[in-house]
Amino acid sequence: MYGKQNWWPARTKFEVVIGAILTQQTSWRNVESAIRNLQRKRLMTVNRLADAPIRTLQTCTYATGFYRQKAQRIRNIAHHLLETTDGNISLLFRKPLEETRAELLSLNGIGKETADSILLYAGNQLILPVDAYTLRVMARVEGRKCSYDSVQSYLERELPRELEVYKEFHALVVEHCKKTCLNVKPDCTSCRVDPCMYRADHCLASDQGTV
DNA sequence: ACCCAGGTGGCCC
DNA sequence: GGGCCACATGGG
Repeated sequence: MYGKQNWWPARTKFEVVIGAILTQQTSWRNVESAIRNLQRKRLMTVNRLADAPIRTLQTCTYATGFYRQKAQRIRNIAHHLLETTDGNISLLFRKPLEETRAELLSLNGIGKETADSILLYAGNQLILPVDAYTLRVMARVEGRKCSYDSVQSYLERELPRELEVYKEFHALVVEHCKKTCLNVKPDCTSCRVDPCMYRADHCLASDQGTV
């Protein structure tokens, strides 16, 4: 229905990291303006961002909301990358996936979804990010709330273990939910997708209750 | 005047 | 390990 999404929409790996922070609980439209602001000021590099005045970063990221937190966090992350990889982002992913994930999770402002998005889209690591949309859809399927870890392990077990599949799957869940709003309003009539597609009772039958 | 957006961290029990 | 809250602007 939606075609190839070609995620993540970013020019560089570093831009993936910054975008992942800025899009937290924030529409991508607003993130785009913030990214443009940073680019215009030539701050979209590890070195330049690490040196930038916090006030400048706040101005650039203002439209994304939580701008005080986010300005501080992207600056901290730039500092970390500067110290650990000398600004060469690719070096962030030289370690085993689990070690890199733990390193990312230790940074303020990077939780599971952000860490996994960075690993997949910037590091080309085979790991599937689970966002709020995915959790809601799976909760609809299951009839109860689902945890990040359980949904992730379920989907990674069922999906083909291919980078492109993971990248497109996550992108398509987001694209689909944005277009339909079905995940938010169960009885939404303006959506073009049959709500029944979320009620398939066979989807997780083989999952033995882990989701 | 609401509700929601490609979450996270801190606190509580 | 789960529930609640602050963080904050912009669009519908």
